[in-house]
Amino acid sequence: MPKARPVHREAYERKAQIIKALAHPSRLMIVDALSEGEKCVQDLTEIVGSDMSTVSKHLTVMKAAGIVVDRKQGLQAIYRLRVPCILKFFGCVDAVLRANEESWRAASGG
Amino acid sequence: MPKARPVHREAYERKAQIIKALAHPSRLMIVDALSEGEKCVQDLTEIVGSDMSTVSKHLTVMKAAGIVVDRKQGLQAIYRLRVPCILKFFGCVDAVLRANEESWRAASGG
DNA sequence: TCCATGTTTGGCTATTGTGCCAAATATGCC
DNA sequence: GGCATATTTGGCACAATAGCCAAACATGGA
Repeated sequence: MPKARPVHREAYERKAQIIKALAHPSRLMIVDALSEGEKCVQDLTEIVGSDMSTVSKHLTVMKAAGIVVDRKQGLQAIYRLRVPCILKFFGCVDAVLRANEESWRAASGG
Repeated sequence: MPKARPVHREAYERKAQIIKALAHPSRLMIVDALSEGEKCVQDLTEIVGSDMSTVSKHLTVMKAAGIVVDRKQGLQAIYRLRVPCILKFFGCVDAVLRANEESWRAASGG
């Protein structure tokens, strides 16, 4: 008899989709910038430092994942974070980074 | 004077690296399984349902990112989560999923 | 309507990630 | 040492992603 654990594969796919939408340095920059408040694509383009079309595509990905939403104001598309808890990701990621540094120190130091 | 925002590009790269290591359905399954306690590669292989070599590579990626650690016990490599807060990711991801469903309902229903 | 501005989309190339098989490595037992 | 078991690594085929440029689209103003 196989494992009783149900294979929520679809559920995991959807979750992975969301996490994937965050798994890029430029997109993290964008989230970070948006944590201060909503911004238009131009602002984000300056911050990220890539082509505007590239930034727009990043935003499309994040929007599809449900991480950001946009509204139109005149010519501009203004983006904002959709779910506040996204910011908690950073805290945990930092914790991992700190742990990594410690391990590295421990490994090289003693 | 340019924007005061420093370009912590390297920092973002490192963070993205960690998030990327989670951004895959099989790896999420693994994290989920490990949240119950440490497991060897065989167990995880059964749970994930891929080739053992594939699972091993996933584990290598997560280990390099600092998400899991392994210890050797006889022939087995036993993996466990390294930083507890990883599990909070799921809570937020679920929140995004719920918000997505609501939006979808709102968009189609009214 | 024509033009300027802001954003998105198309298309292409280069890079990276994934998954399987087969082979190599590591450990324990006889 | 030789064999069985558990895991990792190499290598290749395939898919997915990222980035740029150019072109299309949308909006507002003259």
